Amino acid sequence: MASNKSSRTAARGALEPRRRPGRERVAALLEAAASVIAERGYEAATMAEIAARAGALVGSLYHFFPSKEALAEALIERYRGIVDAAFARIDERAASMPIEELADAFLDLMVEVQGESRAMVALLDARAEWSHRRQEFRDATVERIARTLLLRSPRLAVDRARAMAVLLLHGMKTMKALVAAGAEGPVAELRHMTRLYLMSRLGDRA
Amino acid sequence: MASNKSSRTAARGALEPRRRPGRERVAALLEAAASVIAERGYEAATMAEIAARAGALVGSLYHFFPSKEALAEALIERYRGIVDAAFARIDERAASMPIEELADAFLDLMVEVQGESRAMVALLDARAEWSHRRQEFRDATVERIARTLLLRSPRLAVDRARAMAVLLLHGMKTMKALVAAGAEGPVAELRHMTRLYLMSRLGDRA
Amino acid sequence: MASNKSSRTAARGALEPRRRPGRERVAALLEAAASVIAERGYEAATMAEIAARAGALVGSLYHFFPSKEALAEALIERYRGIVDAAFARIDERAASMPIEELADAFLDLMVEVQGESRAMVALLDARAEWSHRRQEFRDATVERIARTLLLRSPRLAVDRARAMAVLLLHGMKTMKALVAAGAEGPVAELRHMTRLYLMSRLGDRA
Amino acid sequence: MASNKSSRTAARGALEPRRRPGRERVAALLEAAASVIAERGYEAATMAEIAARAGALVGSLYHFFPSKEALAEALIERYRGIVDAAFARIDERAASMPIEELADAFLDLMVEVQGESRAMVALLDARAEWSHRRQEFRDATVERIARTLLLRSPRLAVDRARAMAVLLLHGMKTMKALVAAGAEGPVAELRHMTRLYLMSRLGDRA
DNA sequence: AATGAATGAGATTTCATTCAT
DNA sequence: AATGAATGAAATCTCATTCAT
Repeated sequence: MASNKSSRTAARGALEPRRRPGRERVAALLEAAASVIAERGYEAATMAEIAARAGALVGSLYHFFPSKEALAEALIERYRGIVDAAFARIDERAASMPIEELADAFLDLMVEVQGESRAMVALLDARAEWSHRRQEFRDATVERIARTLLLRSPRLAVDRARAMAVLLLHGMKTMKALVAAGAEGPVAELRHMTRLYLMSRLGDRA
Repeated sequence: MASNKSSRTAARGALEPRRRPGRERVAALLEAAASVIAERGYEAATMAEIAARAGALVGSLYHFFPSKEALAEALIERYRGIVDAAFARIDERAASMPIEELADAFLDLMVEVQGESRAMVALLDARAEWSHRRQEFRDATVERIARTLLLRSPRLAVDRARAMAVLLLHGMKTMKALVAAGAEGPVAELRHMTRLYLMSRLGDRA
Repeated sequence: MASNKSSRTAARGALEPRRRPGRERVAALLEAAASVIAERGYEAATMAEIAARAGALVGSLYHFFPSKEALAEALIERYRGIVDAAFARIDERAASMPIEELADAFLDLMVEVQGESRAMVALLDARAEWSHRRQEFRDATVERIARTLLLRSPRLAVDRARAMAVLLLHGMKTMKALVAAGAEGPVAELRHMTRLYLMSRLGDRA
Repeated sequence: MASNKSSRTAARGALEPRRRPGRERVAALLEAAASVIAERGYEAATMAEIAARAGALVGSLYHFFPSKEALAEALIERYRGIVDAAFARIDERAASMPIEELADAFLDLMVEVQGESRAMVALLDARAEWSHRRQEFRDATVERIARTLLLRSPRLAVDRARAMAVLLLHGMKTMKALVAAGAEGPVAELRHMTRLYLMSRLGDRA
């Protein structure tokens, strides 16, 4: 009986495994999901391939993640943690850092979380209308960037900080794409542009 | 991702009809394709929906475009023309224009071609591994932007111009997305950043 | 790309075939659907088996009926016609018929439409919460029965006629089940009970 | 309908736990099974949901009931007891009761066992080809009804009593459905019809 | 006794493409 | 040129049951 549209299970989120083998399995599944989604994009990634890459069967994948959406959300949750940690590291030095370094710190963030970030961008780019959660993640990330900006320049208007954050997030995604494509020239230009921009907005004389 | 059978015919490009009724049909089909792809993205757009929106049937669609990819190529061809024309208009005034205006001219280009540009971005964003032609289109667009830059600042190194063009193309796509989302604050920031950047690179003291 | 939950096509009803081969195919598919659903019930009937029994492939089945629900609705539409016709035949003679015959006419109606009726009962019995249309069909059938009752006994209160119709519909389904099970004794009892009941409610001395 | 592997264990019936905690667990599981089956029907009820509703896990469920069918049988066993007791209560007064009251007693039986009866009907309705045991239950219930009829009217032919019992069982299920739907008019009609019928068959002049 | 992860066949649905008419 | 039916592989998701711990 595979018809149940109004499924009972599909509504809940990811299952939290109680035993060790389960936790390992879940880790492997998330790893596999990240890599397949990074390679193919969210839409084109198939549950079968994800399961196979984790050495599991679809049934197992669905045991822990009741839908493809739930899997994406679990990944996003993980990214949220990673991103928060990365910004926390920037925050520690944000007040004392030269603006040029701050610009680089933003751009390099995506490169640092290397293995993860391609899937993260893929998820970030997936159409907003398909998932509330993805939109939330984008919003939360923007808010997180704005927080760092305000930490560095408390006099900044909050709206301005948010607008800048939106732009910087785009810049970070661009960075990711350029690095992935091995485009060194454009990467250097992006660094230059971002520095100019931040200096103009955060610089002491601005 | 359906069966992808033998595909003998799929190699040839789009058919160019000689007679009027045919040309009108083709125009309607392209229009429909642009609108469906804009709404759903290239992958998610289905040939059936495209045909339906043009008041035609799949058979008709395949009569003129032997494959989905061929249809995309025809659209791209059309965009190539549109983009060329738009840059030609910029070129006319590029030499005499203040740099700030040039920056705006770039960013507004995507907004001007409004109806077309969403599908255009969808096509532009397609992953390289999925389509040679789409990659070509991106490259050609980059080249076109670089040409305009060189026209304005003949002393610019060609490599530098290309790197800048890549970045500007990203900026134009960002602009499109921000305008579509109605994000006025970020749009203003993007204009500011792009001006700073172009002034730094094309300014007389650069 | 099989994911599209919010499908575009699944919303519409059954497709009306334009060409003869299509019409024949659709007839065969409906025939097959009726027979499989009759055998297994709606839930347990699979689209694959229905298609196979019509000598078609699932794809073909979905070409004409965009979902299992749509297929069920098409069958119901057909039954609506059959039931209406059967009641129309009863109506012609209802005024002049002895009440005993009227009772038999009701009960035999399900037996007459033999080939169809098992699937019809299966559909009628499918849980109401699963389909608005199935509920509608049941309501319409009740209304149809009530109409015949009122034709025979115009002095009957409408509410009473409806309540009786609900009961008679249950009786007709019981009849179908008993005939299918070959239970002759109970069939005779059902006829007796239904006659008593109708005589009591419609009889001139009632 | 899943894999149905080798099923070595599925042949044995339900395990009867000797210790208290086990008995409580079993009671909770049966309770849960009844409620889920009542809500969704036998086919659509899943072992996982039944277990979850009892605060248990599938493993636990399978510990006591080696298969879904065994679970159904255990429920049926319980219903057999309930039904027997209910008829025993009727039997006590059957000889002296007016026929009208007897008719009501039959019909109200399903309403009295309220909480249980929905799952019971679901189990009673299962198709013969799907389950031997469920068929047996129906037969036993028919036999039980016939016994009560014979108690009341010893002169009744046994075959006639059985045929009547089949019909009365249908009537009881109809009653259940009508009460659940809150259809008061039809309930009154059903009472009327059943009284007429029993008076005709059991009445002193019959 | 209890747990909960694993299994895998099978269900519904989608869609690019072909082809006879 | 146009039509629209046919194809069938592939995707997502379900679930009864098993079994190591």
